[in-house]
Amino acid sequence: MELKEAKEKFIAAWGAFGTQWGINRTMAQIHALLLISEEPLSSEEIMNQLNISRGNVNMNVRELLSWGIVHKVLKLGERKEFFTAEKDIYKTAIQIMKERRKRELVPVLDLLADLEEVQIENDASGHFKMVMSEIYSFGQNTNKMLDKMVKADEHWFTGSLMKFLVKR
Amino acid sequence: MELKEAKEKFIAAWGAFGTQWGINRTMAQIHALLLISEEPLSSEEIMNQLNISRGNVNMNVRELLSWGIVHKVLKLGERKEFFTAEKDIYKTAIQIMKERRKRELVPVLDLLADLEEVQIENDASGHFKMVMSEIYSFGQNTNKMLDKMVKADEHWFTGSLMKFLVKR
DNA sequence: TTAAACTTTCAGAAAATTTTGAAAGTTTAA
DNA sequence: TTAAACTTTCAAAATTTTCTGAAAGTTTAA
Repeated sequence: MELKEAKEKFIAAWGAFGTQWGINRTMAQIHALLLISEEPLSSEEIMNQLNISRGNVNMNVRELLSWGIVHKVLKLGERKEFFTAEKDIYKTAIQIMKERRKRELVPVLDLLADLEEVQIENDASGHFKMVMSEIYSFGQNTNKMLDKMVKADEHWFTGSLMKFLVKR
Repeated sequence: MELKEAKEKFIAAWGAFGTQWGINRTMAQIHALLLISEEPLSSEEIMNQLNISRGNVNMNVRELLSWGIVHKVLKLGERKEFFTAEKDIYKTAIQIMKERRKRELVPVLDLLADLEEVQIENDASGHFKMVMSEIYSFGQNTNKMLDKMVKADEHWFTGSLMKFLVKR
């Protein structure tokens, strides 16, 4: 396989997977492109390589920055901003966990805490409370687990946690 | 808070979260409704409670069945099919992990295995191969980890794994 | 059989999301 | 200053996803 062909395959596939993972195609493609680009790229270069508009690049790069998996790079003597993806895949994974925890898990826990205040009126509300409290306690455990993972040193994944999980 | 109000809040919220989790609103709402319904519900009842069409119910219930987190229930002496959600939230979580592993992780690993076959032509392809192999090895580790989780007894989450993750 | 009860399908409509590109805004060099 | 280089915004257009509901298909009881 040629390098160019392989790169194109990777970008296309990462984009398609992205939509399954709940992020949009272009955002995933930009991420893929930056991952395989050794040097940081400018908006212009991203536009050209992926054949997308300036606005689209701007919007999705900002989103990737907000996820903390793409960084802004300033080159000496250049006006333009350049962008590069975090190349350490473990750091990237941790960063994504962190963000998803914040954006998705925490709001669910807040909701469940609220809903547990429902009055027990009859058997039906007994069932409801039980479901809420099961989900809540599961969510709290997951939350704690993610917290440990995120706070652990950056090589937790290859360290004792990974050994515990994989080797036993 | 009234039970009815709390139920509506839960269904609405679960639906909204669902879209963030990468599944569609209605599918998540049906799941929420079935979770808090003590008795299995028919398509008719789901239609009425969520104000959605017959086709929509059929499609999304089938999807939930294919995820293995909703089950078909036949009542003696009834023609209709009824549906109920898996109430054990740990089982549900494991089932979702299993499916996501199959649908999302395995295809990525297959792709990466392919792409690692790219020829080393120059420094640029060296970088590409390195990124591919890092992602591949991360994916394999994740895969093994999920495999252990899925194969562990159904209370892994509250058992030694959870203790290891949370208590240390 | 047959017809009522129920489930599935799917083309078109509706809704939601994503993308474009031109205009407005900002920064910097001279 | 100012004007070129660059970034951001956002309304409208394009695309994708989801939903509807009527028609077709299937199952069951009698």
